[in-house]
Amino acid sequence: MKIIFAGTPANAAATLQALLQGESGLNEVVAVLTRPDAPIGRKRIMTPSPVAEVAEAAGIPVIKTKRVDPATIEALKEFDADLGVIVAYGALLNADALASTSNGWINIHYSLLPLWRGAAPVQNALLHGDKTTGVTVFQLDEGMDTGPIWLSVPAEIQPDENAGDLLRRLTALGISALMQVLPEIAAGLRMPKAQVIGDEPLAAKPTREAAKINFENSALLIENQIRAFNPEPVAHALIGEAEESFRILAARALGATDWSSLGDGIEHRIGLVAIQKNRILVHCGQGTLLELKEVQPAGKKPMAASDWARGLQSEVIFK
RNA sequence: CGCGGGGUGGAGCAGUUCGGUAGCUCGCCGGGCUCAUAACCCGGAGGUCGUAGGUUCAAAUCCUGCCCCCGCAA
Repeated sequence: MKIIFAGTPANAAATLQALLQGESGLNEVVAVLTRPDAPIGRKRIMTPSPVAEVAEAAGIPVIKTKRVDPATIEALKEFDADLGVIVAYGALLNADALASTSNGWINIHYSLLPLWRGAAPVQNALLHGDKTTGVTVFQLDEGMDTGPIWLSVPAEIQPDENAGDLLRRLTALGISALMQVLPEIAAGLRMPKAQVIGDEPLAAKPTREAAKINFENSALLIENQIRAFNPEPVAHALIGEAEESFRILAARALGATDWSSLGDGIEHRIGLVAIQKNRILVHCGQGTLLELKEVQPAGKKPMAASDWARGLQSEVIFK
């Protein structure tokens, strides 16, 4: 089949790479659609998307646009492709765009649809403490991840996994699912199965505000937040008089303590950092403790929480 | 020229205001104590203080240029 691939970030690039390596004459990527080069970092250097890099290295025609407008759709039709494959492209395709290939477009989505339809399925699964997630390959329709399903593959979420770890695993899983589905579509012997959509919440992209840690919450909730938001946008607290951002990259929730049983000398103060042997603990809501594992003070590189604590001069309370 | 923080043995920090012997908490190596230990005690190695100049009797510290890392904002 002649395939048009659409995608933007690193996991999409990995999928494209796999598609290229697995071509074997059956499938051929004839064009790639990705978002335009964007300014990256403090220096605002214009950088092509990871997908664009892979496509250009492979000598495949690349269309860079953030809107799939009529002109783009015409360009896509020129390739006379059999199927479109889309992974985290960053824009919705309308009916005309979906009709730009003879078999339409399929999407790799990183959850078990209809759960967590939307932009950020991995973050939301972790944020809500899900134990299981997976990948779904489905046929795109005009809705937000509402199309009929070709294949769902479940995956257990590991207790210490963050969003970056999980996405990497799901990307690999998505690639194998895609490889399984492509021949089926080519053969045309099977139809995808319609989703039964209930009142599942959508997986909205987390805002920076959502990444701000409130230590009034229980440690478990905060741990989920930290895992969900690493590597983006990274959970953070405020520290010191300047209220500088203090990023927490990894942490583990400990069980609740009955503080009243410990006597008068020990108090539970929300946000207080307590150093106990080589464990760095923060007092959280409902009497819980959060053990910090990896942190990043403003202006510093990420470091082990124990290293950070070694250099502390005085008591620290997070706000 | 968007705002800001930083570069000091392997790690995290102090020392810079006001120039004068390289400090703290760890790690590492060796020895001791111990049934044992991430605990404790003794000893040791390891640093051109990012870099290039300048001022000075003397620079981690003062002046100038440059390099690199990071947070915020976008």
